[in-house]
Amino acid sequence: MRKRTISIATVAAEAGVGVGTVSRVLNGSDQVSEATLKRVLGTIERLDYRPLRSASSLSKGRTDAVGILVSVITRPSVMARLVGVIDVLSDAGLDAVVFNVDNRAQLDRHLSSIIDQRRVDGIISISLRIPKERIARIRKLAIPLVLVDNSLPNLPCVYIDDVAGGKLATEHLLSLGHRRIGFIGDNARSDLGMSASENRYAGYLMALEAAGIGPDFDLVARGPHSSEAAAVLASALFELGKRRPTAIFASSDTLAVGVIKAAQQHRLKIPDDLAVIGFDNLEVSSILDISTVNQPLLESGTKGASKMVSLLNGEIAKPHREELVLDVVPRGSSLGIQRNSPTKLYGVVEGPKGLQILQGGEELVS
Amino acid sequence: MRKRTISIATVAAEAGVGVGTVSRVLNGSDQVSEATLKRVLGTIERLDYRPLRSASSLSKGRTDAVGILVSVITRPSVMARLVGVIDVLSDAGLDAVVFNVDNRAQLDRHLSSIIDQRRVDGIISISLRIPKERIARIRKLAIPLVLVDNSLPNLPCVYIDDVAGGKLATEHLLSLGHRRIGFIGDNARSDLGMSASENRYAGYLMALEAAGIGPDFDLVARGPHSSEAAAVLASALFELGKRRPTAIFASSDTLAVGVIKAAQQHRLKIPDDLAVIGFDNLEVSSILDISTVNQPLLESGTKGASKMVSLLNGEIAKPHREELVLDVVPRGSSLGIQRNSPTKLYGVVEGPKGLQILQGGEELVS
DNA sequence: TCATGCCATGGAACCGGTTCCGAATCGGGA
DNA sequence: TCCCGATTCGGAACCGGTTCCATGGCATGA
Repeated sequence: MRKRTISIATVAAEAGVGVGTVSRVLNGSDQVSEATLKRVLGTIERLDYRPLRSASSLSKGRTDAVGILVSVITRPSVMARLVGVIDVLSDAGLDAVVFNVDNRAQLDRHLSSIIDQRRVDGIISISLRIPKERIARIRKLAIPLVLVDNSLPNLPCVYIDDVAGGKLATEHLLSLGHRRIGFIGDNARSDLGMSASENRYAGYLMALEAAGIGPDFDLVARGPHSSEAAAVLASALFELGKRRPTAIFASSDTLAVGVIKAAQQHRLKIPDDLAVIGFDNLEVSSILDISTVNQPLLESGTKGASKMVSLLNGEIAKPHREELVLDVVPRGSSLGIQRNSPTKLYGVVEGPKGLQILQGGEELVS
Repeated sequence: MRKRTISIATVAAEAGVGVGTVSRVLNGSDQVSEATLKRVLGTIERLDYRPLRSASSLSKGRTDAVGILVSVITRPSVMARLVGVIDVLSDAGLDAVVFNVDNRAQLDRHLSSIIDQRRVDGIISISLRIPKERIARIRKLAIPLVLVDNSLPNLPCVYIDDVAGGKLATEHLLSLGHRRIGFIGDNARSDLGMSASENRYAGYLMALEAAGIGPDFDLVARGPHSSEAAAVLASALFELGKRRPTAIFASSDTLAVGVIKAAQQHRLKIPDDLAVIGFDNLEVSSILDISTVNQPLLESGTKGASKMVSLLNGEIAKPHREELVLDVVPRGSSLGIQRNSPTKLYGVVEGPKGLQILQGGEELVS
């Protein structure tokens, strides 16, 4: 027992070579002869040596980690993006350091610690707007920054057009003959720049206006991002009696679920008495047969992370700014047509202890 | 322009002190006189100097980061735990490095890279079982390891008794007079050690046996963890005709949603024709009025992370092993009693552009 | 006045890799 | 045989902090 920790020097001594050579072996340099390569690798194996991350970070000047700024992770839509980001980073050998942001002060704190201490090589912001002065600083330090579900000029980003999405949803309801269309959305989180709901609302207004319908603020309601809140707001709209909406556009599927629930409690038949469309195409909207606007959530994460990987490799992010496509997914909550049973997607077999759907089928579920 | 990066040496020179003194200032040592403290702080401020994380990691021998191993993040239950973990770590000034694990090989790869390269100071495993040989290695290297939603002897962990939970759920249905009780669960992921569903199944069998009811494997079904799959499986059970179950215990709320949906398609009235109970008490079960077994998800994360923080501070994790309590939340899907409208939780007010629930109300939603 | 001791401080050594420069070795052509 | 260039290699310097030890100054007590 000579030394506590085995370092690169230990390996070098043991293998009878210099530390430089060991380092070259570790980094796959081709400046090493076959014979010494084998010998060094053997020694590494024998000593069970692994280079220390923080040491190589220091001398290389990079951390091989990427910071991910994200808010309200619990929302399924945010989650999906996050998973996309993490998976791509992980495949590229980069650590994903997640920072959960609840308010503006926290955002600032995290940003300054991330940026100043250089604890990560790059930053991916999911849905959050980074304050201008921070962006300036990030630029000056040449730290790559990628925006997911967000867009700013001259920055690599992956985003959707929420205004267009809101229009699509509203047009869908208009095309079904609805004239009194309500809107239920989030409270704006302007401090964090999360404005998807408000943008979708803007699209809603535009679609109405294009159809020659003026805004009726009695049909508009906003609250926290939860089904419960949406149910309460929807109930309030239903109590307008004759003036109640015949259709509702909920700015997310989570809210749409609440609307559906409230409608059931008010004995409104869907879609005859009330048509509903949501946004995001979450799994819950599929199972509850809710019409929605599909956006590629996971893809926004993977594409954003891919851009980051490119940037860190010194390449240019291929499509620098990328807008993902949206499309309406009409389902029973607006059309009323019973959609096909999902049975065919799965093969149910008899197992030894009950029915069974084989795991492979899991891939069929998005 | 003298030096590219401002290091501790720059600050020392500029302030006319030694590097040691600057370091002491940075680390809040009390071995510094008031006068020099002020001077050094002033210089730091003026130069806008921040210590480099990787350099201090190297010399301190720790990274101030914690690795989080987690699988299928997209499940709301996993999500909630993860958020709890991240928030507590963040408050303690620790980075949360998230590793998403899809299969056994990936788990091994991540573990070896985490452990060998010492890229983190501690490891928190959410729901995943760490292979024995890895545990041995982790122990030998004295890397703190905390298990969340998992339990192993002699390791700090936060867990629930899934078997007892399965019993609770089944007993609830038995107490309502049901005798033909079905079970719908996940496919076991034995490779990752995610056995919650199977444990709940064991509890289900125990409760039945205690009630003098033998197992009927025709009423048991397993599939992927999705509402869609659960709907398919439930449909299959409903087609048993007279022999169909009058109640179903779904091993998670996500599956329960699928069961409810399938029941509606089969024109079964809930709970008269079919009673349903789920597990986890997710938000969706509340809005859809599904009975469930509540487990403190967020809390499991915060408690686990707190243990980690203690361990990293050299303290002993207070309750070394901690079992969280479960309780049945009876709702309409089994009792049939219309639960109170959630209206009272929220104050709806008239805003300038539509109805409004003030953001403060968000706290009322779990 | 001098010894004692504490406190503040400077700075060398160190953490464990990477990199670059100079040296050694080797092969091939003249 | 000698020279030249290419290839391989050793190791010092370096990355930017932390820590420990030696030193100097000051106050206290005898």
